[in-house]
This record gives sequence, C-alpha cells and structure tokens, in this order.
Amino acid sequence: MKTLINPIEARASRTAKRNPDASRLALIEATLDSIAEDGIAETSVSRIIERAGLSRGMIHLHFGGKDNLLTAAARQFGEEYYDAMDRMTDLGPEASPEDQIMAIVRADLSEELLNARSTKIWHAFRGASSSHPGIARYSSTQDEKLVAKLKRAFSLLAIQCHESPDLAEDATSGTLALLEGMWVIYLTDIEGFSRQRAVDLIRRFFSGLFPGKFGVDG
Amino acid sequence: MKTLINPIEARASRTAKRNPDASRLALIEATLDSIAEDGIAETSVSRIIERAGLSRGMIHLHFGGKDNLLTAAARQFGEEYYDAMDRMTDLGPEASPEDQIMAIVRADLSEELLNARSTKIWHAFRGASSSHPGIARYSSTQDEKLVAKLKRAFSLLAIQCHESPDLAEDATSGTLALLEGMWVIYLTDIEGFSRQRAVDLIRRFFSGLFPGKFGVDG
DNA sequence: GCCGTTAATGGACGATCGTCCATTAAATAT
DNA sequence: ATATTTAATGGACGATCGTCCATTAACGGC
Repeated sequence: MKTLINPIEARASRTAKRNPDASRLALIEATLDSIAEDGIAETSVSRIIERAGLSRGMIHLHFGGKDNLLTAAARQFGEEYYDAMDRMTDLGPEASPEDQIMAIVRADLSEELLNARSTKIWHAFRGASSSHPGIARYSSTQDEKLVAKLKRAFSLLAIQCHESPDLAEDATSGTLALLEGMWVIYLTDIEGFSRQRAVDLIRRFFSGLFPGKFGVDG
Repeated sequence: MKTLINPIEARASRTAKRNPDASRLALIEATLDSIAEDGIAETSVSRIIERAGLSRGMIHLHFGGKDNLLTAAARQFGEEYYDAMDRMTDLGPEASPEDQIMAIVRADLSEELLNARSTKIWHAFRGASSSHPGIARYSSTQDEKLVAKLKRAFSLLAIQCHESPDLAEDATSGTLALLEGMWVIYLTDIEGFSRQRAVDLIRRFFSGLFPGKFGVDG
C-alpha cells in the first residue's frame, strides 16, 4: 500500500484500527469527491480506495460491489441535500407561505447547497440515472420531496389569494424548473453566477403570478 | 465479424464498399445512440463499432481515438440542435420580439428538440463536460448562441416598452433557466410532461415581466 | 490490366477494470 | 489466556478497456 501523507487523519493507518462505520462513510465520501473532481467515468474502484486510503477489498466487503457503493453515495448525497434544506427552511408555524417559499429558494441557491462540488455530483448522477436504476431512485426522491414542500406552500398562498389550485400547480412546476435551471446555469459559469440576482429573478417570477405578494423585501 | 441482420442497410457489409464520410457519420450516430440508450459510461469502443457495424480500427482511423470521437459527437449534437432551432425560429424581419421569443420557447420544447434521446444525450454530455474539455466546449457553445438569440429579442422588447436593459438581462437569464429546467423535468418524468403547459407557464412568466405583452394568444 | 493510394478489417497488445478470496490482525467472548 | 468472530488487507483472476498496426481489398490514375 502506498504510504499515506497523513496517517493520523486517514482512516486506515499502518496499524489499522477497526471501524466499519467510518470505513463505509470514508468510501462514500471518497466516491462523491472523485465524481466531483474527476467525473463519474473516471471514478473507478482503484481511484476510490486510493482516495479513501483503504484497501481494495473494502468495497466488496461493505457494499458487495461498486454499483451498490454508487447507489449508497447517491442516497447519502440526496439525504445531505434534504437535511440541509429542511434545516434552512424551518421557519415555524407562524411563517407566511411567501416566506416559506422564499426560504426554499434561498436555501436551494445558498453556498451550502449550490456549489461546485454539489452541482458536479448532481449532474453526474442525473446523467447516469438513465442507465443506473439505483441512482435514479434516489435522485427522483429528492425531487419529490421538494415538489411536495413547494406545492403545500403555494396551495396555501393560492387559497389566501382566492386563486385556483391550477395556479399553485403552475407555480410549483415553474419554481422547480427555475431552480433546476439555475443549477445548470451555475455549473456553466460558476464565476459569473450571482445568487442574489437569481433569487431576485425568481421573486420577480412570483410577483407576476401572485400580484401584490412577493414585494421587494419579501 | 458478427453477421449483420440487415447487410443492405448497414454501412459495411461483407463486400465492404468504401465511403469514409458515411463511416464517420455512422460512428458519430452510433456513439450518440449508445449514449442515449446505455449511458456514457457504457459507451465503449466495442459497443460503438458494434452499433455502427464497422470494424475495430475505424475509430482510430477516422478520429484518432475515442476521445476525439466523443468530441465530434458532442459537436454534431450541438449543431443539430442549433440548426433545428434556427429553422424553427426563422420568422422574417416583420416578426415582433414577442413572437420571436415565443418561437424560441416553442422550438426548444418541441418534439423535435425535446425528446427522450436528446435529453439523455444532453444530460450525459453535461455530466461529462466537467472533466472532458472537448465536450465542454461544444455544450457551452450551444448555450452562448441561444443566449445571444434571446438577449437580442428581449433588448428590442425592453426598448419598445421603455424599460431598462436590466430587465432584458433578467428576462434572458430567467428564460434560459426555465428552459434548462424544463429539460431536466422532462427527463425526470417523460410521460407526465406537457409541452403546452410548459409553454403557457413560460408565457405567464413573460407576462409578469412585461405587463400587457405576451397575451393569451401571443 | 497494372499500380499506387487509401478505406477498411480484425487481431494483438499492455493497461486497467471490478470481483473475489486466502490471509492477517484487531476486537470480543469464554 | 485462549478461542471465536469479523474488519481489513492486498494480490490474483478473467474480462474488458482503448490503441495500434500488419494485412486485405476497393478505388482512381495511367
């Protein structure tokens, strides 16, 4: 095995301590890092175990194979996204639907969720999901939860405004499309992307759908 | 070589005729088909030449290697998109900016451009572009052209409405985000996607930005 | 018809892929 | 202290990867 640069920080040193949970996590993190930096095509078993500082057999031992590891990585990536989203949008029961919706938008476009690493991983998984059932499952789960969150808030808002439920449906789809699109645009030009402009633009979209709501300081 | 099912239609039969241009095209088409059906990770040299019905050495002969073939495929995919977009949005000089913009939106969401094959290829290329310079070049070119097209029309419209150029900028970014997002949503749920609803939704977005313009039959 | 050119073929090559397992060693039970 | 269990190791394995090239055969010029 190659000598590690930092045997203390790395999970497995020469005197390998046993810690199966940490090993599992190290493999998943190494997989996500490799996808973000080298792309999913370059993410081989050899690259993953090299990053994790673990031995060759660990993937088969803990996941049964590379495919299951990729699925576990997709699952964890989705869970991390949604945990952060939940934490950032927990406004309490007194919050207005507009505040709820804007909190979701701001969270989705925040540094924590929208960054070079996450967008690259997200794109790689989306590209692979067509031919990888395990990945497809967990990237669609993420969407469904976000859709439900948005739809609930927009339905409430539509009732308050005496508007038809169709409007809530359209607003949900539109918001989802705008957010998904912003992620694509962000990856295309990371330096030129402005989170604030993106938020303001989406608010403008909401103002068009719900006149009077979503003012400049909403 | 494996016996071909249809030696007449396939480019190379047992009595191999010489046709370098057709061979190049067959390789590119086989590459795009493979990416759409099996994913970019499964698109190996063996799979490509099997689909094209050509021999192993052809990729090295015509493209110098697999990487250059992928780049050529990305280039052709982008050109096909933009050729179709140009053809569908050639409304003549008397067309209003609104008509121009809606033509772009309708074209981008038409069956010809937005379908299972193209979205899968697009996603696969986007996912790979982070680590594949050749692919990255041609997928960003496609964007730049679309951005220029939209910005020109929105700038004209902003002047007509006595609005600031900032609005044209925002409208361009927003439209791009909405269209990119719609492609993502389409791929996530192909059967449930409605092109008409998507077009109407985007028009609603325009109405919010440019009150009075983009009426129900714009 | 012959010859030079070049498209096309398909196998050989080393490298790398993912899987598997015999072995080692750390933790736990007796 | 010893036996059992199991996390961890790293090399072996066949399969497949992408590249390359000696060979074949269709074409164009004479």
